[in-house]
Amino acid sequence: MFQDRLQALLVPALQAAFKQLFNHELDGRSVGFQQTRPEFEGDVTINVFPYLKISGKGPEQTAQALGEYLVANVEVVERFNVVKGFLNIVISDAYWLGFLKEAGSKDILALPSNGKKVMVEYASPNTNKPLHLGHLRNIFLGWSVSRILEAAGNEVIKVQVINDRGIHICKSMVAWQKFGNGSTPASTDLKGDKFVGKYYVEFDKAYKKEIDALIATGKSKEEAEKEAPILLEAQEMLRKWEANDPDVRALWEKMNGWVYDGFEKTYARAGVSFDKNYYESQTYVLGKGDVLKGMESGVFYEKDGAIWVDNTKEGLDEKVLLRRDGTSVYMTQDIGTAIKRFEEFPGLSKLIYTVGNEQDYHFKVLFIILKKLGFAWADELFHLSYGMVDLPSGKMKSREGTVVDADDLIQEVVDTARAVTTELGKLDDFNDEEKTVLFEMIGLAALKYFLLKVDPKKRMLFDPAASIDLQGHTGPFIQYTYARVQSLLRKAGTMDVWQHEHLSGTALQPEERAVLKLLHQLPGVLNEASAKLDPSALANHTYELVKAYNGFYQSVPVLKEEHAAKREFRLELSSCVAASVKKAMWCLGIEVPERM
RNA sequence: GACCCCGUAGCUCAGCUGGAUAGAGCAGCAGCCUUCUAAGCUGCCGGUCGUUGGUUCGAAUCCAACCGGGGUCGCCA
Repeated sequence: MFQDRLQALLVPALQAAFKQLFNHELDGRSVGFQQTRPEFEGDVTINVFPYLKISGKGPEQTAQALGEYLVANVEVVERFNVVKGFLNIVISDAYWLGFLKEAGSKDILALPSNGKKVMVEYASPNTNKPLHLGHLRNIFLGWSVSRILEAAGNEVIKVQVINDRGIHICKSMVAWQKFGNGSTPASTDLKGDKFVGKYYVEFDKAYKKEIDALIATGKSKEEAEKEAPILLEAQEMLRKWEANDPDVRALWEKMNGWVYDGFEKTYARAGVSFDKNYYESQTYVLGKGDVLKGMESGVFYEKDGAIWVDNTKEGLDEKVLLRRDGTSVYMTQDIGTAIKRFEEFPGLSKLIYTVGNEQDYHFKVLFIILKKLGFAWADELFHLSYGMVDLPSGKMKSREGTVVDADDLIQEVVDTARAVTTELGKLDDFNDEEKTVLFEMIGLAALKYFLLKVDPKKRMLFDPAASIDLQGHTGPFIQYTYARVQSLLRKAGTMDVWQHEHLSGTALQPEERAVLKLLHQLPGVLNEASAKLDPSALANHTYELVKAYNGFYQSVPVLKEEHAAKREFRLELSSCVAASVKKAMWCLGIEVPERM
């Protein structure tokens, strides 16, 4: 990586300097470089305060001595200045030009393969309801993390677990049987997941009505909630499902089929996909045997007929793993599913669960249990925990109808992209199909970038107006810069091979240097994003890069530059920025247009 | 009640493995298109970094307490 390479030039030199100047063996890992603040001249800064005890001199003298040593002994160190305890180092133009020379010929965001296989789980919807804004944060996050890991050299397997079984879908099934009159998504022109979701709501309405009726006959609220006939019907449906009743299974297959059809459409529009789907109807039987084995080996214990795990030593609680009647809980199947995955994918080195932070405790417990069961890979499990998405009105609540539907939201941002883009009137030679593609691209960029630029761990506020904003710190702003460069490159026609030798003696402009520095840092940022599973780091840095490029574009001529070598250099710089931005956006699941 | 997360400009967020006068975007104000895409650029305005203590040469960053917001604590999923 370029950032590392520059440090690789400086660190040994610093160690040598400490040896010679202060007779001290410096630990290379302890050297901290920082960005030089823009108001001072320099590319990297070393804070010498930590070394004063070693040097036995004041901060200025220490910095001065180190600076002089570096200039004399390191080729890429051009000059330096000292401000208080800060040694600001100027790296030579030749270094930056050499960097561009190398970067220009390759994808600087393609890190070498590390031979690791990583599984990323995300989305994981229930089949009784359509996807909403919360799912979108999850889906975009999971997708982006997958892409980032891929760029960073891993082989990635993307999976989802579909919660296709349970009382929730039975409720939809009962309601459809009662009120559906044989209608289908096709006959009502509804998307399949919306159609099934509608009957889930219908169930709830009927259920509430029955509760009220029962209360009117003198039952308590609790009794009424338990005895409402429609609920009993749903519970009966679940029992029949578990008993493999052919009619119930057929209905279940049919309605879930509708839902998958709807989900597929949403995924396709959102631009995400999976390598493998797991279905809870198949995984919910897993784990029982593993728990029993753990029971035998003394990892778990029996109390009141149920099987428990004791995590009090780890600062957690006791937790049931098998009920007294021998049936599973949620944890049980998660244990089994994790084990199954490592069996199915023998080389798997990491498993990442993209799940909201309300399940922090659950995953803590899950990972401890797997560790106790003796699986070495338990250390490689990771809960990619993300914060909730709030609305300006507060939390999303399905009961209050404040849930933001995923399809509606996507449609809204695309519509806004259409309106704004049409207003700007740059699309004279686009045909209708090209326009449609562009509006999708811009709208989704706005939405995805809005959700991805925030640290995933943090709860975030979703402001609908800001999410479709196309100016400032947004996806479309980044797309715009890319399109701008493409326009430049088209106008430039075929580029001459860039000869940086011809540039010697012509100093880099500050704007050029700023862009080069940000570009230089980009691979390191990708690495960091990959290590922390945090797309926001990459999103924010790409914005910085693009902003710096726009500053360059505004004040430094490219095509109009008369000095041929400078023109070619600036075109190369532009081209390299565009390619890197495109790849960074790819890592976020955002496409960039050639024109907009 | 116990445990976990969060609290930075009017709003939304960066910065948090300690370091220079705390940065963006939006909103507001003022400029820049006969010139490579103005979805842009430049400038101004705006901050007791929740509060109080502590550690340190140095704290938005680390520690403690408190205040405020959220989450989790089921033989639910």
